[in-house]
Amino acid sequence: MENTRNTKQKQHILSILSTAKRPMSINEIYSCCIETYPRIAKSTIYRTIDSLIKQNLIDKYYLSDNELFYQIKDNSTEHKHYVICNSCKKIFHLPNCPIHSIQDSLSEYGFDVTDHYIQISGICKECRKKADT
Amino acid sequence: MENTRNTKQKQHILSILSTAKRPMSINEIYSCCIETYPRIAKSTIYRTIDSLIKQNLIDKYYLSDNELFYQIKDNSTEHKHYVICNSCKKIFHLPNCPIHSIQDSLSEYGFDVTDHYIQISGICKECRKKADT
DNA sequence: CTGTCTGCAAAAAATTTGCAGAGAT
DNA sequence: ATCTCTGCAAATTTTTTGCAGACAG
Repeated sequence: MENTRNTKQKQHILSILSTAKRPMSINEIYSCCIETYPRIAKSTIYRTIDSLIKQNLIDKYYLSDNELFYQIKDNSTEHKHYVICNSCKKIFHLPNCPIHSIQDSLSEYGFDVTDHYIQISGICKECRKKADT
Repeated sequence: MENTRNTKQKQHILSILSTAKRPMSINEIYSCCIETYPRIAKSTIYRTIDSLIKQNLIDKYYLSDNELFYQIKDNSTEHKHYVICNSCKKIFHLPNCPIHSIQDSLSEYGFDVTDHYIQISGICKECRKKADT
């Protein structure tokens, strides 16, 4: 296993993601980065994101607008599922993982669940209020 | 609203998807198509898939290997969820949609669920047997 | 006929790779 | 000093677009 180094760029990407605490796309991360590191290359973003995923520090998700999004994986977000508001793009976390009951019934059929991904989207209270006025 | 025509290519793509009854990637669809229409262009696949989505005849999904997959939307698969075996890629349908209970509790908080997507993957019974030997 | 769809080629966009130098340990 | 990471440029891959002819209605 090769060693990994703690560069300013990697730290910065991590800090962007942990400040955001919501999934971000490659382009969003890139745009944030060039404010601090104007010479950063997009390939650096790709490579850093890859290595952070391999280190299990971030998660990759697909969101409704068909782009890949990356989210920090810290204790508070670990194995949480969220719903996303299509209007304001805010993220709301689900109190518990609804897969576990399914997992149990599937294992009765001999199917071992190793991975799952849930994406729920809709309109949040605030946005609905705004839409009504 | 523009009219849409029923070309051999479009029919063929639809028939491939309905025969498969499992999600297929652009490349898989393309490979199938060139067997019957050796001169079909990949851009035709992209454009046809787009128009089929607009016509609400197929659905777009993300599966575990990070490719977009497309699945026919017929009565038997409409609003069904499935689990996919990472090994043989077979699809198993879930008997019921686990979102409804979540949806109810979310609506108590004023969140309107408009869309959801569940992806569960793992290893099926058969593949596990094979792996054991 | 009329206008959409197709194949082809070219363009544009997204992602990956090679490399020499910078920087982390 | 060593070896990973970076920025840049180029290569590769994926997706979109323009166009002239084919074909469905």
